[in-house]
Amino acid sequence: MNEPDFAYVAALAGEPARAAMLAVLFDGRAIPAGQLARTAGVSAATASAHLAKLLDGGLIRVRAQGRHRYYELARPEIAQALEALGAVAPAAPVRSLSDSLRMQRLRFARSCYNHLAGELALLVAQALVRREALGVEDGGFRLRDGAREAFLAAGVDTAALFRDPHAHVRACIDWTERRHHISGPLGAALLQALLECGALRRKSEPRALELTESGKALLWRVFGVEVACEKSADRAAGKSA
Amino acid sequence: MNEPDFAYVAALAGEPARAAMLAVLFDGRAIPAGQLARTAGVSAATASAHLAKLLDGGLIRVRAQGRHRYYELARPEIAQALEALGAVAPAAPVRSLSDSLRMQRLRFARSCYNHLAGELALLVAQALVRREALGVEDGGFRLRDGAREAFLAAGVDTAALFRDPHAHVRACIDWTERRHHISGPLGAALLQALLECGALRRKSEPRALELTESGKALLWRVFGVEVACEKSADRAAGKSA
DNA sequence: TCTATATTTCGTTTCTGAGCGAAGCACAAA
DNA sequence: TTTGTGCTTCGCTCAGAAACGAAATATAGA
Repeated sequence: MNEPDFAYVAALAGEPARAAMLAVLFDGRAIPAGQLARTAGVSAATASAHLAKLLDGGLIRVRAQGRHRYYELARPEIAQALEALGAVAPAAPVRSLSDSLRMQRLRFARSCYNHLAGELALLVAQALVRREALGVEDGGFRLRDGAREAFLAAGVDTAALFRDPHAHVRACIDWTERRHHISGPLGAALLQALLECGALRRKSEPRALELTESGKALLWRVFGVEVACEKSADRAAGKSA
Repeated sequence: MNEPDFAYVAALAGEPARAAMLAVLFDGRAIPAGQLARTAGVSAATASAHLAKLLDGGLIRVRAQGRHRYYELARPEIAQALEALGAVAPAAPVRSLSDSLRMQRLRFARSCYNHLAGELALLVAQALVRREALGVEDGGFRLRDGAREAFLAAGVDTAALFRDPHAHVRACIDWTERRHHISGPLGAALLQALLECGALRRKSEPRALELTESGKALLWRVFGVEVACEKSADRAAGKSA
C-alpha cells in the first residue's frame, strides 16, 4: 500500500481543537501559539501538544521570533485539501442572522490561504483572461507578456516573481462560486500588494476583506475590473439593504 | 461560523477502519457491508456502525439489493476531497518490493473514483486536446463537436450524456502526474465503456487496471493515443525489466 | 543579574468512541 | 413454514487521546 495515506492527514485535521487552529491559519497568516490556543478554546499546554502533532504531520511550520513561535500552514496544498474537505461537508448550517451577514461579507471578498477569493477574485481573474493577460491552461493560468505592466501598476513585480521557472500561476476553486481564481505565487503577491497599498483592508473577522474606495479605483484603472458598485459594495460592507 | 465545517468530514475520514473502507470505495464500485468489514479488518458489527456514520455524514450512500447492502461513495466531490488529502499526506512510504511494483502498476493505469487515471488517462486527455475535441477551459474541459464520433466509436454516446445542460466534463488532478485528466460524467462513461468492450480489465488489486492488446488498438484507432509500447506496457504488466 | 512572558514537557485524570459478542431483523431459498 | 445468510442493534469493555496544572525551558527587558 503506498497510495498516500489520507487517513493520517484526515485524523490530524479532524480533531476539533486542531481544526479550529487550522481554520484560523487558513487565511495564510502566521499566528503565535498562545493566540491559537485561545481561538481553539484550550489551554496553552493542550495547544502545544496539538501544534506539535500538526507540525510532525507536515501540515504547519514554525517560525521562531523572539519568545513567540509563529505557526502557519506549511504549503498551499494544505489549504487546498481543507478547501476540498469543506466542499463536501454538509451544507453550511446558517444558525443566526449574524451568521448570514458574515457569510455575505465573506462571499464578496475574503482571503483564501494567501490569496484573494470570493466574487472579487473571480472578477479579477476573468478580467485578466478577457484582456488576454492570463491564458487559461491545463491546471491553472499562464501569465502572458501583456500582464507585466498591469501587475507592476498594482505593485507586483512579476519579473522577480517568476525568476524561478517552477513558479506557477495556480488556480484555486472557490467554494462559494465554484470557479477558478488566481492562487500560487502570483495570487499571494497580488493579495499582499493590494493590502499594502490600501486597496484592501483586513477586517476583524478571520478571513474577511474590505475593498476600499481607492482600491475600487485601482482595480478599475489597472485591471479593468468594475465592481458592481452599490449592490456588492453594500453587501460587502454589511449595510442593510 | 458557516464556512463548511471540514473538521466533521475529516474526523469521519480519519478513523483507520473508516478510511480503509473509503479507500476501497474510492475506485467507484459499490461494495456490500460484509466485504467492507473484511477489508477494513473489523467485525461486521463494528463495520456497520462505521458505515452508519459515513452514511449520516453524507460521504457514502447505500443501495439495498436482496439481503445485501451495497455501499458506494455518495458523489464525485468525496473522491476529490480524498484525493486532495492524499496529495498532502507525507510522501508515500515504500516499504517493500511488492509495494514498489504495485505502485508502478497503478502509475500507468488505474481507476480514480469512477474514471480513468494515471499515465494512460493523461495520454487520452492530451490527445483529445491536441485534436481539438476537448477545449481546455476554466475549471475543466469543454466537449467540442468533433469529439462526438470519436466517443461514439469508443462506445460513449455523448449526445445522451449531455442532455442535462449542467453535466460538465470535469477535470481531476492526478496525484502521480499532477496534471488534469477527464473526470465527471464523461470520464465515468468513458471508463465504463472501455471496461465493457474489453479495452481495459480490472485486476485483482483494488484500483489497478490493465490495458489489453485490443484496448491498445482501440485507443490508437479512436483517440490517436499511442501507448509508449514496451516500456509502459511492461511496467503495467509488472514484468521484470 | 533578576523578573515577566511565551511556550513546551511531564504526570495524571477523564472520557469518548472503537471494538466485540450476542441477539434481533430482513430477505432468499428450501 | 423453516433454515441459512447478511446486516444492524444492543450492551458492555477497554484503550487511547485529549485535557489540565505544575514544573521546566527559553527569551526579552529591566
